[in-house]
Amino acid sequence: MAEQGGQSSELLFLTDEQLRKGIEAMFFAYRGFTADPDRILTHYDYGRAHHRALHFINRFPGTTVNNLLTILGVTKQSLNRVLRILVDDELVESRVGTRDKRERNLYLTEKGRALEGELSDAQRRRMRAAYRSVGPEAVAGFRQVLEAMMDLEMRRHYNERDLG
Amino acid sequence: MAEQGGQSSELLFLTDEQLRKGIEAMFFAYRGFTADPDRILTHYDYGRAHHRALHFINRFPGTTVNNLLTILGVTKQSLNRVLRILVDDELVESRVGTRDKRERNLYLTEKGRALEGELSDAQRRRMRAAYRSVGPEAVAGFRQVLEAMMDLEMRRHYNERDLG
DNA sequence: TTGGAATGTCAACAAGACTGACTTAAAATG
DNA sequence: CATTTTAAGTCAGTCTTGTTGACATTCCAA
Repeated sequence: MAEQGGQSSELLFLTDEQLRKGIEAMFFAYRGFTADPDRILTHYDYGRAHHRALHFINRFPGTTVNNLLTILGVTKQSLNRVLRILVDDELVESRVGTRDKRERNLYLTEKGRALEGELSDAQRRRMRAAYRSVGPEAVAGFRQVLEAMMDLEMRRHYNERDLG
Repeated sequence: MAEQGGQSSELLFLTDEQLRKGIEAMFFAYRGFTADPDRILTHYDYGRAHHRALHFINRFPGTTVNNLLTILGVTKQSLNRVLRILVDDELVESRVGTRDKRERNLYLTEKGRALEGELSDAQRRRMRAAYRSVGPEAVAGFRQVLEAMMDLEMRRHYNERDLG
């Protein structure tokens, strides 16, 4: 393949080969990304679904079940099974809504915050090491590409500010 | 938090807040990353596991079952279920090894290449749009961070060249 | 007061992972 | 040559996490 109109050298990062590398990078990196929390979770007999619920309840204290559903992208039956366990084990507190009593507002308990902290510490440790090794400019690019890869609705959640 | 010794401004990208954003970016982006192939796969009654097998058999034609196992990070029972279906459906061909007759070398058939192409086209389309919207420098950073997040063994596979 | 929305629950099911035990064939090793 | 190890495949059973569909309860709002 020869250069055509001098554009090739600028667009080399859009070749199928480069895209394939990006795809495989996502696959292998996501494995690393989840590996540390997964290891911890097995000690407590929880799974990745419990971690995700803990993360976003911590992130948005007082969030409703419905809101959590759209963020996590699962059915209410699936989420409910996970939430029931977390409430029974006293990691999550489910309070009847004040404005609308049909809603449930979700909060982490002391115990819940402890486990969430342990999990996100482990996950942050790996991310911090990666960030540190490549520097701030690379990190900025990383975040830009990921945001551009999200579905529109997820980008909304991604840029949402705290409720509290 | 005031600056300490003028270092804070250089290390702001390592704060817990920035790391949390990175973690959520990975979560939401991975959903987008898998969404398009997943949609296609349901038409064929296949799942993400079939996609992964097709991808890496296409990537490394003639690869052995054992090699595929370590790349995918699953048990042979799990992979075998998927491979059996792909071989029965004539998407994958399993040839007895020439040097070592215990091994099986895996290849995509014409039909297998067709499906793999359809899936990776869809996945590349999203990645290409993301890449294009942020430019080559951001893409380079993206790849650097992802590689730094991988487990060591996965980094080896990530950088492996074609077998030929 | 009636309709619809938010939540929760029950049952059944499927994909995709796991462990453990076992067979077959072939290669490697003593 | 006999033994051990390796590669692949299989059978059986389990677990997590997702799915549908049906249904009850609560309660806000038209």
